[in-house]
Amino acid sequence: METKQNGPVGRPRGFDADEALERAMLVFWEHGYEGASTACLTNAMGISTTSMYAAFGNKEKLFRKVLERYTEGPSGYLPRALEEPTALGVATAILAGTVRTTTRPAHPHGCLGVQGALTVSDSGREVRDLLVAWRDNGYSCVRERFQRAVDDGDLPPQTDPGLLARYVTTFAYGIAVQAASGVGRDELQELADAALRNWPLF
Amino acid sequence: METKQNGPVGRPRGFDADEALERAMLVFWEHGYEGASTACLTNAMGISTTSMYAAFGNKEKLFRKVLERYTEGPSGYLPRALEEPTALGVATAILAGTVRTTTRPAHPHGCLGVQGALTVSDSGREVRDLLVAWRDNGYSCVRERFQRAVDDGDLPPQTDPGLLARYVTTFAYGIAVQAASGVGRDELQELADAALRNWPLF
DNA sequence: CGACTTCTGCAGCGATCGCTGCAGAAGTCG
DNA sequence: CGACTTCTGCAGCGATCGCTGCAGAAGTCG
Repeated sequence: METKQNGPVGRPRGFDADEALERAMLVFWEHGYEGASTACLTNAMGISTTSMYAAFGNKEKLFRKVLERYTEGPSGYLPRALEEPTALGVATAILAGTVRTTTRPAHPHGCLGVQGALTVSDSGREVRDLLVAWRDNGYSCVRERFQRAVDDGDLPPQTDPGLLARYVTTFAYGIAVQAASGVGRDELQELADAALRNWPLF
Repeated sequence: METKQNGPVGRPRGFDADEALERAMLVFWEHGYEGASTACLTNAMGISTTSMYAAFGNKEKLFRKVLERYTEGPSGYLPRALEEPTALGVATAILAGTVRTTTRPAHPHGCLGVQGALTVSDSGREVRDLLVAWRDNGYSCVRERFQRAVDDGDLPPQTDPGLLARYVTTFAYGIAVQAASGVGRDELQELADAALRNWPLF
């Protein structure tokens, strides 16, 4: 005989953790890890600091959760781009995705993975390193995709996949900085188009 | 009859303001405006907080002084690059200067003008805007230089100088982010070379 | 119902933030 | 010398930082 056993024990949460995480993401995105105070975060999340700490652990763990969300949400264009059939298609999709994500009207401008913790105080070093690793992971995925394109004959055999991946990611970071500075979407997309003319580049 | 009148009145400073400014620059460069606490700054400068405030006013004014120093020092390659005889020479010198300055061994990696205040808390907005204006000024100088190159016939008449200037500055910002992430000088210089192949680009 | 578990609101922790008042040191000037 | 000016060291300001203890609220379970 099974007893009814739906909800978890204890007092249920008075807020939607997913929605709260989304709002925290927007705050970290705009102000960066250290520029976003716990007061600013919890205020935007609509919960007390106690609830935030009970649900997410601490500020750094909250940021890690936010980064996961960002990776699968706003930054989800990257894995999709890698599935494009040609290397040029991959590069085009990456830059177009970067432009769109870094200049979305109702969102903070720029890229969380770049501006989230580019410089930090001593106490923020781990988060800075986390984003360094995040960017490095993105670079590696692109490089491996271009390596495959070389192997498949899609790119000329003398192509250096690492160099080409550096080119695309460097340009994406530059676009992110421009977007954070207020440069408009149309101009950046025009720029992205121009950056990929003369393909294969080198 | 003139009386001897060399030194200024009052107790003389017990430190070299120029040397102190240089050390403050390195701290802001590495940690950013908000990541560099007054304690961290004055400790590096080798003076008390009182002396720092007496000499420079406050933290924001200190940063402005530091930015001036950075502009004339580490970032001095930009005005020199603009004096190159050809547009390609200008672009080449800008990217080479960026690579060198953002990867200097005994200096913080990256660019103060980019990572100094890309994201800030509410109280840092003015400094963020200052760096946005700083980057925008750099862009404008490059655009005007390329416009001149078009007028002189050095660049094809259909060239968009603004777009080309965006290309170069965007790439420079991207290099700055890569350098801040630990990517090495040689790889970035190779990348800069590759970015300017196929000149005129578009 | 009572036992148990988890979440919430309040109130406040110690540490650090940028910054300053004040007395005295250290110089120039007449 | 004494009057004056500026800089320095000490000590500490109010505000904010990230974070937590604790009592009670609000649910499940038998």
